[in-house]
Amino acid sequence: MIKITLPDNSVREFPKGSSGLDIAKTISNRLANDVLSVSVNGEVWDLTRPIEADAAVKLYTWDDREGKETFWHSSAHLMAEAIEFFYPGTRFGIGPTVDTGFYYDVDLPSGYQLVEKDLEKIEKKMLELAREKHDIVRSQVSKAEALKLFTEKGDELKLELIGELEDGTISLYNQGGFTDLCRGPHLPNTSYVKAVKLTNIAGAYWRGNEKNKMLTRVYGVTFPKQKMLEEYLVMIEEAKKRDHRKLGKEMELFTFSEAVGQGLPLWLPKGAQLRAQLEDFLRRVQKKYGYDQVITPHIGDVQLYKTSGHYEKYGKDSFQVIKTPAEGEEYMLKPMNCPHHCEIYKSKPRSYKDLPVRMAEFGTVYRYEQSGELHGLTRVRGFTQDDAHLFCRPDQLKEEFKKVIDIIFIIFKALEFNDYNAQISLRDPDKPEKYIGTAENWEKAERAIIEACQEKGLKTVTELGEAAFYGPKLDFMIKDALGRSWQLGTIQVDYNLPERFQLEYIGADDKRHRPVMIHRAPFGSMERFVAVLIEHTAGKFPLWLTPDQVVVLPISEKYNDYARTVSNILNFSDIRSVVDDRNEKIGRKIRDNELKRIPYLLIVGEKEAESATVSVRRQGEGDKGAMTAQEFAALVKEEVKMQLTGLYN
RNA sequence: GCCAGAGUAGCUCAGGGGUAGAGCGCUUCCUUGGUAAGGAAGAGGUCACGAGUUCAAUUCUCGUCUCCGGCUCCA
Repeated sequence: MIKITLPDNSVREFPKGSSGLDIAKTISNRLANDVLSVSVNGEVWDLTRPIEADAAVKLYTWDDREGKETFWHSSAHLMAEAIEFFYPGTRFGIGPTVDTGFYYDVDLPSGYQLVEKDLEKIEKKMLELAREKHDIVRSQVSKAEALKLFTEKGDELKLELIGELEDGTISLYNQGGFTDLCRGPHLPNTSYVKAVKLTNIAGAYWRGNEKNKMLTRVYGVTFPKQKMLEEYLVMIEEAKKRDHRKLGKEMELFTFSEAVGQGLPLWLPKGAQLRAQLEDFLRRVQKKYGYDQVITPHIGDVQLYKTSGHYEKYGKDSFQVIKTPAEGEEYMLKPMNCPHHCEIYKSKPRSYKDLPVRMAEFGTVYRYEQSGELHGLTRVRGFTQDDAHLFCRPDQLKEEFKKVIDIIFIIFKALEFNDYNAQISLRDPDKPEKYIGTAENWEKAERAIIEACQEKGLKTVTELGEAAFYGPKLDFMIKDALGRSWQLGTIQVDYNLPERFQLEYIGADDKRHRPVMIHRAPFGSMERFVAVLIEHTAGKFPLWLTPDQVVVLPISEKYNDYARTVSNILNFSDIRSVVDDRNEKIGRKIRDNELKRIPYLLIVGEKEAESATVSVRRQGEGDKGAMTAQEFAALVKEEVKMQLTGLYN
């Protein structure tokens, strides 16, 4: 007998060689039906794999990430089997799970190509294979055996993978006629898969390297119940409705023009209003935190970027240098604001008493992003950073860093971004050539970030090799409507630029010292932030932020003048209002303006004109009764005040 | 930049070798209304751009541009 410890710390005895499934059966039939995989001493195993010694065991179902992963991983194999059925000789790369589903990278026999309409037949075949209820069987093999098997299959991709594995750690999984190299774990058999949707086909470089062959990546998702697939598809449709590119057009916030150029957004009046509102908000927050606004030009002498190191790193992939009529004179569109801010720092001698110096600028920068990478407002070639650079003494670094985290918290709170990830990006220790600066400075900078996050109690994940080339950073990532992650706020510690620009301050000891620099952009960029904000709110911006706060709807054209009077009163009190004076019935005006997501609708007709009032209707809520324009203005101002209370006042 | 798909009216889309259609929007007229779509008439298109095939191309072929889904990249 072996002792099995369950998550509630209860210990039960089972015969040696019992499996996770055996354990589940003793708990309940329901659990035995639902369980998908099992963790044995922290390692996720197949449900049917015998447990030979005492162990801590946890059973995973669809509700656990581990359970879903097992399910989707087996689904990837099922898809591979179906693809092999239609295209014998296909070579298989890797087939991992992703956030929603799985993919498999495949290399079809020459002459074959997968197109969208092939997916349907593969889906059908997958369901057919699933219904046949093939057991999924694990076997442990030697490296030589594995190499032999895949040499016979002619699958060079798998051979390359096996070549890198250690002998004795190699396992295969077989189901029906299909065998794949795989660490597992997997479902007991294929019949668990009840619903299949192959979502799209894309190209992907073998092993993520653009020098390698392009494989065909097939994405899919599967479910244990047909109903779950239906719900998932509805969810995707709903998400598409929130897409900022769609809503941006619909709400007339921004547009693009081929004549202007790729990735160069044009902000329409309402979008510009929204942006101005966001900038104003951030300016106030930053003022409270002791920042000074500066303004710098959109271009700079090439030498400036040679000093900063950006020219060497990105020069050939940037918008190219701007020549002037003068011989040898060269400028660049600025790809970032830091070099300009360093020059402002240098414009006069600084004392230790002056530090920290906090310089903020809504700085527009231009980066020649790869054409295939451009995406709505989230990835563009000309954008405005809510940038600031803090120059501080080494002893002030951590405190300053923590204050920047506070600012980001304020912003996320104001806009109700509760679901974000914080990521610490460090250098890749194996690739020192990718970075500038001394190991010692990197060490100091990385430690400062890690400690500041700990002291703020911020839950973070750490990624090696994701740092900027001049320093480590802390990024805040938010997901868009379709679950794609975008980096918003970023904070970076930099010991390198101060050195390159020879920045100094005079210390209490009357000697010259080098300040430390913090780069930070809580929004990331105005463009990306607005994009994520649109998807987050589905276009229903909070009252304080939304471009049109109020629309006045005259009942008939006879009351247009009164409506304009009301609107003027509101605009005079700093409330953004418009009048819908179209020759339409009131029902129509209400409908159209509700759909435009304007928070307050004021209906004015004979009654209101006579009593000098407005009938208030709140978007999505309906009639709120009558009051004077002044009373309504006070109500709006109070609501705005409530929304912003404690954020910067 | 790479792989795959797409581009028809301001928007959403249908059509298809004989130079185009719907709904919404827009303009004008009728209507002057009370809390989610009143009625009528009208304007608006080099069918992304450039070549080729053809008696004839918006339709077929090739190229270019842009957009979409991924990959790579992201100071």
